[in-house]
Amino acid sequence: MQELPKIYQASAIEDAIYKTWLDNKCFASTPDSREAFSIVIPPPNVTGVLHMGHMLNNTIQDVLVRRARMLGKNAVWVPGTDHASIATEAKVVKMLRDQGIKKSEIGREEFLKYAFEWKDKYGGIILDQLKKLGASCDWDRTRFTMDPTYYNAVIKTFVDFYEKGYIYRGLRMINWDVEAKTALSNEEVIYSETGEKSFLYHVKYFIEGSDQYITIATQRPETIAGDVAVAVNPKDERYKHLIGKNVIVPFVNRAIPVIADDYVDLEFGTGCLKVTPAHDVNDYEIGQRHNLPVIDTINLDGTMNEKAELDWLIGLDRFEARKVFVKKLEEAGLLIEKQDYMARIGRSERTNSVVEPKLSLQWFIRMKDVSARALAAVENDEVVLHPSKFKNTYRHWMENVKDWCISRQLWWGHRIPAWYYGEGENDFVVALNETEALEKARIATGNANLSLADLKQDEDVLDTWASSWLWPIAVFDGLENYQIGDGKIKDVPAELKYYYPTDVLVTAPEILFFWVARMIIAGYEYMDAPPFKDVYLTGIVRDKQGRKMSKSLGNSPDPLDLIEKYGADGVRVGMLLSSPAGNDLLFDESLCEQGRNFTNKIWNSFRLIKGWQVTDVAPTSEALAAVNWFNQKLNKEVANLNDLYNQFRINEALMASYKLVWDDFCSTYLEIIKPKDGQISAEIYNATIEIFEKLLKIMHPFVPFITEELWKHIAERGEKDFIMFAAWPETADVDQKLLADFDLCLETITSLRNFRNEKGISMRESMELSSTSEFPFTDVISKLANVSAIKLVDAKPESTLAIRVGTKELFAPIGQGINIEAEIKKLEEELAYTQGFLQSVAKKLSNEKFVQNAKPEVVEAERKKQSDAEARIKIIEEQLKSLGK
RNA sequence: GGGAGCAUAGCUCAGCUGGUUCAGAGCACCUGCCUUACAAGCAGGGGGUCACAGGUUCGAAUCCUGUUGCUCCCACCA
Repeated sequence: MQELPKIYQASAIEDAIYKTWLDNKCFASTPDSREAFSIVIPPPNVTGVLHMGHMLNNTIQDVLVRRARMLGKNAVWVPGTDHASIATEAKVVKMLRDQGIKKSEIGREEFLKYAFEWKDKYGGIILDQLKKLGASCDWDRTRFTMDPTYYNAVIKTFVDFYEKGYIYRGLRMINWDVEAKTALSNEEVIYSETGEKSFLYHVKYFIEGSDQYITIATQRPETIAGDVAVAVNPKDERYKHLIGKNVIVPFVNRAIPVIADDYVDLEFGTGCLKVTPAHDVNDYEIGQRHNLPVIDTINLDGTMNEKAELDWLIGLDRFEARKVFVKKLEEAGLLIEKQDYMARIGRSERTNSVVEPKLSLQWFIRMKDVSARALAAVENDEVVLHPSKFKNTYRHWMENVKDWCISRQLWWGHRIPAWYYGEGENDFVVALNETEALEKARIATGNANLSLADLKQDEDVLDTWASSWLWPIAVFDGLENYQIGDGKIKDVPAELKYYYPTDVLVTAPEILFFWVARMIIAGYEYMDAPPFKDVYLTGIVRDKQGRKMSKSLGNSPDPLDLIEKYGADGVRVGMLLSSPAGNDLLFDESLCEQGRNFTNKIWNSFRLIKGWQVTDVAPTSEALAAVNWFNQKLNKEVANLNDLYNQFRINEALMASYKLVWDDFCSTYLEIIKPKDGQISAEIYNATIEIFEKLLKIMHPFVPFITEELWKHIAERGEKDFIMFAAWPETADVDQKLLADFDLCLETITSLRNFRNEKGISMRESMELSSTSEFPFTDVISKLANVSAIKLVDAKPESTLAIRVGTKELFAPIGQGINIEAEIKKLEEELAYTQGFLQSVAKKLSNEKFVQNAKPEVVEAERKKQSDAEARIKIIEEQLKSLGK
């Protein structure tokens, strides 16, 4: 066994172990009679690359799945990827552009061909990276949100929702990205913290048939041609007399009314608001209230169109148009003031171009109609969020939920199954496929001769989340046999029945609404049950300075480099060491180092044990005591761990396991039983192996590789005997008395070591002590504190120094180098402190109200404090006396 | 502007319905050790008016109010 390296070499072992697991199909799961445990992975973007957030998230999932397996459950972890429409399309567009190919020139079909090629090329990378981490996913189940079956499921639910009346097509003010020429959800619009530098232009609008004017303030003079009214606050005395009159739009010379609306802020600008319904959300709403027309003067690409009427404006980009318009206003003497102004300008998350509010026909889901049960589910803990503080956030969002715009002007995604047969707004049918669409269209038009050529499918695709919200159902082929119009899934597949609801979802809080809430909605809609019982919300992985990790900052380490350097086990421990649920993790590479050191510690404890020779020597009494003690300790800690896991306190479970292995097992247990000559009794050896195996099991979810490796080496095992399927240690009653006695024993050892440290007595030098009290486990004390004997005496012998342990004391002979004066000073200080303490306790006990109101056990505890303090004072006083004081 | 949350050791955080597991853990730090498992180690130790000010109570890190400072979410005044 001497050939075992002193340092654990993770990289030499991990790949081989993972391969063995794969070769033996260890992660595969099919329904059987056991209790199911299922997790579906939050599907990463198909062309994404593993980042630290994934590392944290997937480590946690793997820990949970591995422990479930050891608990004897039939555990499955379903992996997969998300097509991530916007992100992926953006990448493909860029790739094509780099090759000099324009998306618009090659057309939809050609573009999708390129996109799928791209996906095939890069799609597997992130999943392969997860394997390096040790992720125990059932890879045969890998799903992709645009797999044919998944695609069909998405289309089916769209049609179903439409038929149920939850989906409508409506004219809405949306966020328009003029560069990508796509609608953006609110979430994809970024507002800068401080706002952006802009101007507020004060412009004269003449009152019709008068040389009087009013002054409006606007940031966007280029939209003036789209004005349909000027609004003032009805309470505004300055303008009351103008309400109902008309003003003239500059240059366009159109007369528009002055209207009163509460929306207008008296304090802001001039108190007069130009109303341009086509180009501002609030203006649009005012327009709705006052039945105003809509004049849309901006094209999809951000240039001015002919509705702007003015020749010198049409065709210009909106920002160019603004400059020109301002110049014209100046020349005409209509510009009164150009005021500096910090505006909150929305920019596209993808292209960073300024978002253009735009009226557009889009598809929406009526969220209020479908979300009631999803709101209640979290409220009444049918779905439990960890940590629970997210319940408030969730409630707030769900109570104020807005209709969800689900159409995106992209090609990469699930194409909206609507076919238009005419130019009218309502000339369309929604159907599962072309054939069905044609049938429906024939009925709708009453024209039996209608052909496919007369139909035109909607060009848009669905928002990514409108597919991933089906993830926990669709990955089990839940919607394969779904019939439209039933409201629920018919013939629920056996797999789905078995694995659904999944047990826990592990994801980031930032997608609580995008994804989690919507999955709950879909779960109730189709399965009549939530998609998961618990939601573990991780934090965001930040760098040491608290900055979010990002490519542009370059502050994100490459996870694979970390794994190479510290081993997957080390990185896993590092990720979990300091990340309670919901808290951001300030990542520091030294955490991985700590993790690696831990694996090395485990490795070396194995080396130590394996280095012993089992002979027929008799077990030592201290070793027997240690075995007893550690087994009790294990009982207690396993129960504690189970409790922590049940509460999803994963990092605390890790820390508890870490301390159990490092402090209790290595520093205490092994040091007690460690034979000086390497010869150990079979009884102790076997007990130690048994304990070591239990510890390996406890550690396995956190450090799967090293534990699997040592499992093979600590005892004779069959080829297929994997720790990943070994039974999680059982709990048993705990002998509290034994643990308390042992704690006193350990405390005594610490006191003695401390005494040696202070007095400069080497550990090599054996000490002979005496005491008036009995100590538990004196053999253990002897071994770890190098004490030759503790003689029982009636009183403190002459020329000894007392070492206090709780209310007991040990007497050590006064040797050389002991400073009597210093000892006396120390004792006096302690005496003063203890007397003060006693006083405060006595005061409490003499307070009648305390004795009356406090719980009996609390009063009892105070009495014990009092008597202990009194005893201690007596001891200190005696010690002082013995030192001639 | 609306809502939620946080503030405990140098750092990251525990501390559940007020009282012996109440001031804790890990890391960092300091001291002494290369003691034949591990220096990626061993032994020991010092660090906190629990943000501030009031209040409730016999008793407050814990409950209430206010102040200050941070964070997040939502909505976006032209």
